[in-house]
Amino acid sequence: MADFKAEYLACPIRQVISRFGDKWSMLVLFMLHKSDTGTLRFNEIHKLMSDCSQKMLSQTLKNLEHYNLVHREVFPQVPPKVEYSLTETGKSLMPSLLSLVDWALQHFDDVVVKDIVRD
Amino acid sequence: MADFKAEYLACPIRQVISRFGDKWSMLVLFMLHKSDTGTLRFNEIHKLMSDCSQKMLSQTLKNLEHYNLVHREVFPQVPPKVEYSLTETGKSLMPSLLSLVDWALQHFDDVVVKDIVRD
DNA sequence: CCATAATACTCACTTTTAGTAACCTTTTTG
DNA sequence: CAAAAAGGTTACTAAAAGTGAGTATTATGG
Repeated sequence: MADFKAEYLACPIRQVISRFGDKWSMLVLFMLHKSDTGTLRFNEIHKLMSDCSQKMLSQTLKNLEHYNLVHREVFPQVPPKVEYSLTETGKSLMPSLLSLVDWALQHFDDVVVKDIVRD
Repeated sequence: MADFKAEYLACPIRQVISRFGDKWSMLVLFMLHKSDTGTLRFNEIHKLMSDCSQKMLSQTLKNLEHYNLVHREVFPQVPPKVEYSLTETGKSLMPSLLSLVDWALQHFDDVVVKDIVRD
């Protein structure tokens, strides 16, 4: 039983979900991926994801930086400039993430439309 | 601006995350996928995911049923028997989900191990 | 020369969501 | 006659997320 628990707690999908399975992380990664230059500034991301508060965006970026999916570069200017980009590890996640996006596109009608229509 | 907002709100990855990007949904789908028979009973899932409360498991299963990813079959017995399985839509999500699991396995060390060691 | 703007945040507070532990139902078993 | 079994629900508490205002520094406009 204890062995099972240890195995379960180490379950990779559980580990991933507990770290990046929140409301905003994947979306930030996706936005950075879609960016032409590969980089985005704080307020650019915020404009792209207008329903994510500054506070949550800040927390999300910190978290992604901590887990080495996102690189943060500060330019010592006034007003400040901070650029975010995907790390190599972050880039390596993209095929899987895009696969999920494809699924979402293909099954949008099955799953999502009824809710949107209801609004 | 309003146009952008509409497009953003319809963004498929956003739609998917808002519905199945919670703490337990993907894990339930994965457990049903791994099951030999393709079906699991409520308490079987609960034993497999012992840190998910009955309440949250119940909510998660209802949600997954609502979005047609999971099928719920009640057998009129006492004590009751309820079997859960993936629908065709649910099954169609598995390749993408498994791709994410693969990534998690490959990058476990990069991302996760430092946290586990810290505990 | 004082107000405003720009950027990338943080802080205090409220609301929403998740977690905990107890309870419910019916019937069989000890 | 009490306990167990399955699949939940309910009331309560804790944690997380959302909201709106505020912070720092410097340049620009009137």
